[in-house]
Amino acid sequence: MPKNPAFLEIYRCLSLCYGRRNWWPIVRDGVSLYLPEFLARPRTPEEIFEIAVGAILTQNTAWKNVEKALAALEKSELLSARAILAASDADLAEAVRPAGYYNQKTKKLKLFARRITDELKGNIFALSQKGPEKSREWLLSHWGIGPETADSILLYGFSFPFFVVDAYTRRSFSRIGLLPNNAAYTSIQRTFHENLEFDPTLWREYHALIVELGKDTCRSSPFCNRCCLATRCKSAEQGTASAP
DNA sequence: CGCCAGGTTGTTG
DNA sequence: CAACAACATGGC
Repeated sequence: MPKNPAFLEIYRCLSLCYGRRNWWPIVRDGVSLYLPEFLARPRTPEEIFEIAVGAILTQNTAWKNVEKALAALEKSELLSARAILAASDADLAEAVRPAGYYNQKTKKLKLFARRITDELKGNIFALSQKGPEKSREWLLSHWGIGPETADSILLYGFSFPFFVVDAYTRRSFSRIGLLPNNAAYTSIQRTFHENLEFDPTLWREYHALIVELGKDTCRSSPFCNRCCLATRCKSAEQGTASAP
């Protein structure tokens, strides 16, 4: 199957529009850092664990709130499987609280830390030794980790070739006309996999750029009049979908 | 104030 | 299997 060049063209367009995102951020001293030099090397096990925690915390939640929670976890030295297991539910929940759904997320983190400890000898990096597919199955078998959370950990933590699909991806690309309206996660991901050569930096940035697009112009009520993709977007034609 | 955030799980028809 | 509720805080 020949690739649809639109996928790479849209990436280039978003890249020009929004610039480099340098995802995934790492929290240091309470601040999310987006550093290019950080992307130039593989993640450390500590960073991978933090990415996993952030990926769980950001489920249906604004990153701003996740940032507060991560900062609180950092301050309480709760950014390791060992520390999370040792902490009381109450203490962990207090740090997680700003990210919302704190009871659920506290439980997810506890269970996650428990499995990392029991099945991976406390080192999340050991997961990658299973290879991409087995790593994904391991994550998906976990209560509280669905496809987007798993793929975020796999792509941003391990550089494994899984495109991260989120609500913004579904919304924007169905508006553009490159995806059907209510496509399933797997189907959307397959479309991206089929139309983009794997390049970890490109795939990471692409997802980050789609999030930026979704927050900037392609909102639930979109601003098509100032969207950099308007000329190639089916939904923005004739300005029919422009906001008031 | 109401809507929406970088989803996932459980329940029901 | 699709549709829907539950989960919760904080920014705009």
